[in-house]
Amino acid sequence: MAEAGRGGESLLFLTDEQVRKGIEAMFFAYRGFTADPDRILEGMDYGRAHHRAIHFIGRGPGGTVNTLLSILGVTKQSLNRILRTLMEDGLVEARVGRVDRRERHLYLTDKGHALERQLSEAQRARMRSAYRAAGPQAVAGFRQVLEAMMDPDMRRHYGALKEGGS
Amino acid sequence: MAEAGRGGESLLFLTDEQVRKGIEAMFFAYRGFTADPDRILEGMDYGRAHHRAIHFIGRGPGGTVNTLLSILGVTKQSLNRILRTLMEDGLVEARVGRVDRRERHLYLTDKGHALERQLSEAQRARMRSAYRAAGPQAVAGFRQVLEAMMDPDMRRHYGALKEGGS
DNA sequence: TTGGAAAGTCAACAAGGCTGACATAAAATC
DNA sequence: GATTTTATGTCAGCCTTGTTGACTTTCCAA
Repeated sequence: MAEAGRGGESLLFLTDEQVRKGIEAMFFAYRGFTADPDRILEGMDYGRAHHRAIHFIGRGPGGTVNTLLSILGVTKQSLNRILRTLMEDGLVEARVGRVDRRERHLYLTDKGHALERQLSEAQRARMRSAYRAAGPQAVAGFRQVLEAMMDPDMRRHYGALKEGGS
Repeated sequence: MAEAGRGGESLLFLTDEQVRKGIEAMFFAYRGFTADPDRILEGMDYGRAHHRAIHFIGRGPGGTVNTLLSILGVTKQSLNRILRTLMEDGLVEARVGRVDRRERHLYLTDKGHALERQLSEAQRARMRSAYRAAGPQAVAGFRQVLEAMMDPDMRRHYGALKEGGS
């Protein structure tokens, strides 16, 4: 951890053991990553799939069903089941497209925003505390490695989500 | 990404936007992380759960069922279903404990090792390429943030998996 | 006006989580 | 020695969330 030079000459960080530890770190960390929202959602009638839908609708309001489909990487039948319950419960609203009336544009309602905020705050609290513990340089490295690990299609979606807001 | 000082004075890396990007990076990267093994396993009768069991049995040969249970964080019924198929197919072997004969100690057979290697090589290839693209410093940061993100219980398991081998 | 894309719906199925109840063997304790 | 606890396995049933396939409706565009 300390013996790796910063030039790239030292390739100790590429040993099988180092790489395996990285794999396990991903596995264990992802569990923590989802634990807080999961806890909030259990008892409600929702699960992780609802959380993901709410997150990305909140992140890109007005996106179409197809966009969401390709971000989430599931089938429309699977997404539809989730969206239906969210719309029935008044968390998500689908507005018919103005230029192309076949499209449905998705928005969170006030109630939807409230749940989004609740879930997001729990998840952000953990992420923020991990960031704070590790420091800015570590955070930059974290993001670099994760980005390099994505499939190109996913990287496209990731990059498209505005850094500055919206 | 570039304007954060390295002391810790600059807290730009803790803005909500930065933290949200981290959350999305985790989401998209995890998909890439599991994509290659998933592809290998589809068509076989196995899934992600089998992969996880094989991975950790390979990583800590001779571990008991209970140990594996707490690493994976599932119920014994769920794990048992997976273990049974792996044993029927001759990938995993359970040996009765010598000091405590209630315990079953789990080992990969040769056949099990072969599949483990195949899955692991695919996953390590992606991880290694991400590591190489990001560099040693980024890798150190990646590991720091992930470790800080884990639940304490998981961090215990993570730390127990030997860095040097076994 | 017709083809095709976007979206919704229905049905059926599978993986892999879960709970609860119960069985067995062996260890630990009284 | 009798009882309790622990480790494991197993049966049954349920839930979420993924899948495929088939079909319909809507509506833009050639």
